[in-house]
Amino acid sequence: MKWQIDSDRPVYKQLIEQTEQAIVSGIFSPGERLPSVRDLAAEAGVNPNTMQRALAELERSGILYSQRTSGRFITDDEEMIDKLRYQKAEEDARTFFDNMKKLDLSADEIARLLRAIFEEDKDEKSASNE
Amino acid sequence: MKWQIDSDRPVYKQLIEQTEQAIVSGIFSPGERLPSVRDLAAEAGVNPNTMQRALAELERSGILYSQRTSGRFITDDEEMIDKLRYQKAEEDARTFFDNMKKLDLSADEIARLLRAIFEEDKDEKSASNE
DNA sequence: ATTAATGTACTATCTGATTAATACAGTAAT
DNA sequence: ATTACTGTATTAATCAGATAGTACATTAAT
Repeated sequence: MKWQIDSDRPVYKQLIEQTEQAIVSGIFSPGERLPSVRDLAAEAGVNPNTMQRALAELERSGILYSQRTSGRFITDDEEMIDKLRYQKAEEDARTFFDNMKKLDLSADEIARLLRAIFEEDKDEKSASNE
Repeated sequence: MKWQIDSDRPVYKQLIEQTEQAIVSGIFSPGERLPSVRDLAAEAGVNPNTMQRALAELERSGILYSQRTSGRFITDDEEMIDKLRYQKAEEDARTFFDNMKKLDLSADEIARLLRAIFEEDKDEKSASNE
């Protein structure tokens, strides 16, 4: 998995978010074993302590669990994962909608904007496919 | 103007964002004089230095200018303000769209989600109006 | 039994952001 | 001239987050 860490926000929070995203988007499968803390930290280019902190929080939320010496695993509970996925989508949508309200964009303007971005994305895809 | 500062991200960046938002959404009008650094800082509940830092950055971008002793003002350039408004909307929309892609939501699912939130918002409005 | 890998814990240090407390320079109003 | 308000600058202290380095206990593999 590839990590995108910037210096705008606490690194451990970015690690939490991106790990959650990797889980809900299927980059990590239910029940799958994760690389070790040290390996993950090296992969992400952060200190092992920081990665440990992020993983510990993900455990508290139940999406991960660790077995003392054999490693750390994604939960088997697929329903929990799907719930998380929808919860994140809803959160993102609400944030987006709030932002648009603050910028005084009408529903029409929002729709037009999104459509433009959607088309643009389709074009990129078809361009890279040939 | 009301400020919403949390501890998730650098305060001065939140001040920049919220000031920009206040400008593009018309809470501050073109050419209008801002309260003094000290007053704004008190209003937002932050240290004057932090507010000063945020305002200084907004000046570098041209959206504000200060007159040494008479105060600080919003730019008169309405086109610049409108450009900023659209730029922020586009940025938000792109971020939202990227998030949705990462969560593997289809265009239909995105549309359904937004519609739901939009309806919910309409309901809140009409409820508070009577 | 030994080795290597795991998660976990601890302490010290460093850095950036924030706060705090002043101070200075310019100008408008009196 | 004096007063009161501007923006601006400086220095020190504080705090959270991140890093660095090391250590320990447990278990699977050899």
